[in-house]
Order: sequence, then structure tokens, then C-alpha cells
Amino acid sequence: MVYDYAGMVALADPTRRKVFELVAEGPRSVANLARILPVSQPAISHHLKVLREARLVRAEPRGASNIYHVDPHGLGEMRAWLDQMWGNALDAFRNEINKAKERKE
Amino acid sequence: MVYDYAGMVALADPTRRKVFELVAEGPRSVANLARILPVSQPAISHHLKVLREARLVRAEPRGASNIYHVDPHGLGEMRAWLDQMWGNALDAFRNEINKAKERKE
DNA sequence: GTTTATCATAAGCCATGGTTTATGATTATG
DNA sequence: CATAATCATAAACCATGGCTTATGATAAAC
Repeated sequence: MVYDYAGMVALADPTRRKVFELVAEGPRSVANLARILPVSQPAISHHLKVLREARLVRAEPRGASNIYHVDPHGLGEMRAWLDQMWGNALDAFRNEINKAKERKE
Repeated sequence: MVYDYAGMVALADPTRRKVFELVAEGPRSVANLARILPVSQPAISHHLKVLREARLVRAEPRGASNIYHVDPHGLGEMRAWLDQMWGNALDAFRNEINKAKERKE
């Protein structure tokens, strides 16, 4: 699996996570996000850039505005990694149980 | 949903993520992790503390050693959040498509 | 054409946090 | 009992990165 963890890094910051969650609810412009959140417009733009590079959102120019949408790609990659970890965790449990059994036998 | 995002913050750091991935493969002691990874033992201990507080791992004392195991709890919380975001993303797409249709009608 | 709105980038500031060294506590070993 | 091994915590250092202000570029509005 090729996962560069960009999604995790992107979503670790509270403000950036909030930006993402808002965009995930529905398409929003930069100005709209800047009005809602208690940070400057450049801060929003920077966060969106990080989210864009992590393929968590994508931009769609509309006149002078830039409308941001969710990009399923980034979420999908994260989910794949998470599922693999989940599988490993279950395997680890199985091994522990087996070892415990062997010790008893 | 009550999710404090501790898991995301914990897994955003590369070394800490590596620690977690190693523990996810199977139980390991602090000393063992310190031997494998290119950081000091206190660094490992600190990372494990963060992972512990995020309920991603749990410790089990065994003599002078401390064996760390995966804790499914943290991964489960992350997955729940991820699934909700995934749902929102799909809903957003549906809404966009519907709006596009309405504009055409 | 002038003004207003939207947005991205750059520069600089500063807090957060990841790291190391130092240390003490606990447990195994001899 | 003495030594060695394992681990957690504290203090201090410093790079990373999130934020603001400043600025320019593009597009809408008047």
C-alpha cells in the first residue's frame, strides 16, 4: 500500500480539520470559510492548500471565487491505511490468544 | 459523535506512527522499540504515552519490562469519524448532482 | 474605467511539540 | 548485596508550522 500520510498530517490541526469538515458538508468559497472561522483569509487559503495537496479537497474557480469541494481520494487512502491497521490489530489478538492456549496445553 | 481527534494528532508524527505500526504488528517492549527506531528511549516512552492517551495502545507490565499492545478503541473512534465524513462527502455529491439537474429542468 | 471583492503567495513572528541528556524508581541477575 | 537492565518523568533546546500583515492579480459591480 502506498500511503504518504498527508491526510493524517493535514487533519491533525484543529482549524484545518474544521475547514475540511465544513467543506465536507457542502461546497464553500474561501471568503465564506474566512467569515465563519476566527482566522484570516490567508490562513484559510493556506489550510486549503494543504488539504488540496492531501487530495482531501479540490478547488473549482467560479468567477472571482474559488469553490472548494470534498475530494474522496484523500479520505479513501486514509480508510485503506486504517483498515490495514485494523486487520493487523485483529491478527495480533489472534496470535496472543493462540500463544496463551499453547502455554496452557 | 464524541471524538476528540486525539488519534489523528497522535498519528500525524512520523516516528510516533512508526511506533504504532510496529506495536500493531505484535506486542513489543519499550526497549525493543528503542533498539529498532533511531530515537532515544525517553522519546519512545513519550510517544507511547501520547498513543496511550489516544487509546491506540495499552501497556502491560511484565517484570521490569513494559509490553505494549494495540488498543482497538482508538482505531475504532477514528474509523467512525472517517465513515461520517465519507457519508457527508457522498451526500454533498448527491446534492450537487440534484442541483445540476434542477438547473437543467 | 474605477472601485470593490475574492483569492493566493511571501515574509516574519512566535508557540507548540519532538528530541536529547539527566535522573530516579523498579525489577532481574550475579 | 551489588550490578545491570528497563522504563517514566523532568528540563532544556530548537526546528516545524500556524498565524498575521502586506501585497499583487484577477474578476465582478457600479
